[in-house]
Amino acid sequence: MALQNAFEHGGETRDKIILGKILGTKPEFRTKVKEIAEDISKIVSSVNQLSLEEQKKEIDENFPELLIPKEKIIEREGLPELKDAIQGKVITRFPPEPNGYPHIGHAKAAIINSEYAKMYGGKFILRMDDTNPEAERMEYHAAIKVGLEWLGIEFDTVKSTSDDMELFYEKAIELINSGKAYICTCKRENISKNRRERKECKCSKGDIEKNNKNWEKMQAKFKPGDAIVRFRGDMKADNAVMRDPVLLRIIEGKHYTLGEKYRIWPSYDFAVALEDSIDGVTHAFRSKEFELREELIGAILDALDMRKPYQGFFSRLEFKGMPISKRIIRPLIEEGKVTWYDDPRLPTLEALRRRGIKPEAIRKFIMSLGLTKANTLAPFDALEAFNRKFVDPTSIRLFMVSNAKKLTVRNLPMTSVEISNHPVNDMGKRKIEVDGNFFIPGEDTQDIKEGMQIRLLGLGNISITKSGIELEGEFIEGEPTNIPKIQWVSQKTAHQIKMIIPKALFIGDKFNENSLEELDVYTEPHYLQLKEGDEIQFVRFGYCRKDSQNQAIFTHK
RNA sequence: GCUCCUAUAGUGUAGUCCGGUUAAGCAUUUUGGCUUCUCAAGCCAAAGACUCGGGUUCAAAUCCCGAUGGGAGCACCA
Repeated sequence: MALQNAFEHGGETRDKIILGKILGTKPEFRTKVKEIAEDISKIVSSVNQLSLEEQKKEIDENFPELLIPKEKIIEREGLPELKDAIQGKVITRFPPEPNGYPHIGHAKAAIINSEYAKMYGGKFILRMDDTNPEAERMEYHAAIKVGLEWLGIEFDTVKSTSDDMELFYEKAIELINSGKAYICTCKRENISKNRRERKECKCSKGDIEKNNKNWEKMQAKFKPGDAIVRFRGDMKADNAVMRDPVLLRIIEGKHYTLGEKYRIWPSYDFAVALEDSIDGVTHAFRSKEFELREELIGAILDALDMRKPYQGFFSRLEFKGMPISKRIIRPLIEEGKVTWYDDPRLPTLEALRRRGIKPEAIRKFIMSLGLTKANTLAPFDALEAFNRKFVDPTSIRLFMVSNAKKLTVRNLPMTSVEISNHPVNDMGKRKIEVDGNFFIPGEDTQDIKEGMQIRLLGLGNISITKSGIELEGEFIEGEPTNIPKIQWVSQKTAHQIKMIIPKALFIGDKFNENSLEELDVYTEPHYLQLKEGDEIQFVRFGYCRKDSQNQAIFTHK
């Protein structure tokens, strides 16, 4: 073993390492560390005296099996194994609130939960967490469903938390009657002051009968803010969430599906606890900011003697320079700094789609982040790298010219040319008509001098007879050699489009005024025949998504 | 302020629970080379990390204590 290690590390080994290796493989020696340490020391020093060649010879003669290359450690695919997970019995869920457009953060929660259900052949529930009538809207509900569908996430059940309103009431009464919840009629400021000071309020001391009476009053008489149902937690707890949190409160807004049917609504903690329990959720993964609620949810379920799911947590996901929160995005829209929630600079699913990001890439990307609780502020190019792998094999290659300069070629022997749509995959060819009048990229013309030869890609060699703002040249028979290769567009059929290049919205915490670059460029007429939404690679420029007949959005390099 | 979470290459992570079998694996990035009628993709190679300080141990990325950096919660939002 010493020999092998020495050989692998340039003819020198160390006794510490060898000792570790031996103890690692043969735990029975662990009691006799001192003795074998001495032996190892001797062996190691004798091995180290040998030259690399001598070591190799020794191995060849006596231990040839050591030369077999070590097999690579098999990398775990996908998410880490779950504790207490039984194949076929795992139920997970994704509970978004229909109060905004879905973004990459939603994608993470949905993907992690659904992947686990898939991994264990279990079930996956989509549950609209709609217990705040003031915030929910059908528009968002629909957008979330569209977003998930686009991501390719399938669910076995779709429901809304508000489907179970009667249950919340039933359980609330149960908690009131068992003295585990009470009705608090204190002012909001006092409640939060008492929380901070870890003091109980007088309502906490009221008897069950009074609580029941107040519960009745909550149905109609009390106004919003007059009374809440509080869980009897522990006002002295370090975890502030446990300091008698709200279970139900009065909200009179019109709910987007139930209208004005109910006026008492459960809080998040109460709703999630009960829902996960009755839905049979075995493993519930949420982002880290909910970590403190784990204890509360457990306590509520214990108080009701209901089954508890395993709760797991993962870090929030954000891209550098791309705000995720409505609080930041909304003003940008109002000020006209971004157009809408589908603006390609945003991390919403709709924006990502428009930008040309593929759902498979998002899935792979999120899986690659794992279940870490360390905050992830990923640079966008991490996603791009995944996307490129999906997009490259299927993107048609087209020529595109920006900062166009004219090139006139004499003696062109052909009137059209066929160019293949992809360098390696068979995606057919397209025919381009040529008449000697071309646009070529402005950047390329700077290096072109009179008398030199260039190659127009897929067309032929040109001898330049005049350089400058407008170039002229002459066609020359010949194979492509080591001369500058340049893409081109035929002037006669050139199609002008607007190229939108999204960049980081924020640099540091300052809005980037140059976050959207627009370029007027020429491309081939074939562009017009592509479908909206097709991914294209403009040669040497990068991957772009066709947004419309007249506009393309730059996806990434 | 109090409470909680977190810390591995430029970046994102695996490994940490159960200390040794890995002088820290993968991806991305960067750089070189091969290939190519794209500066794309593909292939090959190289570069590069355990936040710091103590402690426990024959042995610490891994366990313990402390410090520091980052994040979250302290709502009748979810």
